[in-house]
Amino acid sequence: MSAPTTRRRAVTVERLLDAALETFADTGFAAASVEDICRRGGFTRGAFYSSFTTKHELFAALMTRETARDLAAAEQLVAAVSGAPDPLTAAVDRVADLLAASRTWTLVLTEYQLLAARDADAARLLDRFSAAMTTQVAEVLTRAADTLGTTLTAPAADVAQAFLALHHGLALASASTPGTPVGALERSAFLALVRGVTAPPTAPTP
Amino acid sequence: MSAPTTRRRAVTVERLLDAALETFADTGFAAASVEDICRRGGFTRGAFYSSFTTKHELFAALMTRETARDLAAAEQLVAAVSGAPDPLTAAVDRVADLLAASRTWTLVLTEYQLLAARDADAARLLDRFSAAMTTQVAEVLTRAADTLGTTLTAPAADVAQAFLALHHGLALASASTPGTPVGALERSAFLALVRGVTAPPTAPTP
DNA sequence: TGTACATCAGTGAACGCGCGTTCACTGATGTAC
DNA sequence: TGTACATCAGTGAACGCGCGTTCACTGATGTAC
Repeated sequence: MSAPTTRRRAVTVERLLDAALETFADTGFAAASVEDICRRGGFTRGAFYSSFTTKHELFAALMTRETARDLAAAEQLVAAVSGAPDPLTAAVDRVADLLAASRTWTLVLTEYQLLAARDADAARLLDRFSAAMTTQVAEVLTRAADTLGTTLTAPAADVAQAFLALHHGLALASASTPGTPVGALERSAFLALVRGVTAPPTAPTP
Repeated sequence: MSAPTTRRRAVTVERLLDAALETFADTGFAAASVEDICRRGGFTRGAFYSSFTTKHELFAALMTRETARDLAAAEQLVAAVSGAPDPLTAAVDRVADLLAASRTWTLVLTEYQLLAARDADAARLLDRFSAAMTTQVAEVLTRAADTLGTTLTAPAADVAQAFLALHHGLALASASTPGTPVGALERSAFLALVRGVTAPPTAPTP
């Protein structure tokens, strides 16, 4: 990948990534043909091979772009939560909003998790992203707890991992059984988890 | 499918399903060729087409067989938990054990969830199984809470769904980033969730 | 129990299609004067 | 600003491979006497 040579090329790559995101969500990674992706983006197959060497590389580029967006959003969230009146609930709500993103992203991320289970390169990339995401969420939780004068009874990183796993499990379940909005369920499950890992305030904040 | 005509045929079907389970876990559903599955089972492709009409049908048969096994195990679990001294913790441990099953099953179930997101027939089958599994887990939780004299502060079915989602999220994350055993994390996340949805005993049991 | 026959499970060659990948080309983008 | 040229992005035809699916066949399993 590295830096694209031309502005035109950069635009093409973006359009191909957009097309890939939708195609992978619709069809799955293995079943999606290069031609499907290119047609959706308004190109012929040659355009693809002019910017990428393989479908795997395209998927890696897609994940890099999308997860960068997620992480940026999470970073803003850290700041937003720090001053809120009820920061833990606010944090839970905001994390839920952030993650709820879309069915498309849930499907594509899951597809990449399955790929990572079979491909060492994909596993490395996913691992890096997961670690970064866990750190961000842990940061949100820690700040929220601090503001509240509450302590977490488990390591913040563990709690964050549990949150992310719970979210992904619920999102995946609802993605595959449509007509099941899990928003309310997710929110109360998150709050229950928070309740389960917080001690009451040791001393009321002044 | 229905009842197989012959004993020999039944054996062949079982061997094909075994082979499919491993092949789907290794390669994924879309990328797995009928030939891969047959070779692994020690057959040629004709054998497959003599018992199944399509790869989708094979996957459905596989899910039916595997989920029946899971449900039977869950049923035994309901009975086992009812008499335990600390039934909630026992329930959590046993549910964890039951689900921990194997990486293989996590991958194949996830593969089917993705299929269900795109295929109405698969969605129906998965929905039926998920509902049954949720019911069983809810039953375990309810009985455990009863024995303990504790009450759940949320509908048992919701709690069960959250449990299943949390487990699946953690299992998937660890399946795609190997070297990360989540056993301990899973157990404490489960217990935190339990803590978050139980009220202290209203009256100590005699 | 043993033989003769019928059924049916699994074989393996054959087919055609769609896919990933390559490559000589054309036309668009950008540069030098 | 306008023209002439060079570079490079994207085209589309071509290739060969592997896959799903079919089908005439063989040999194993089961049945009737």
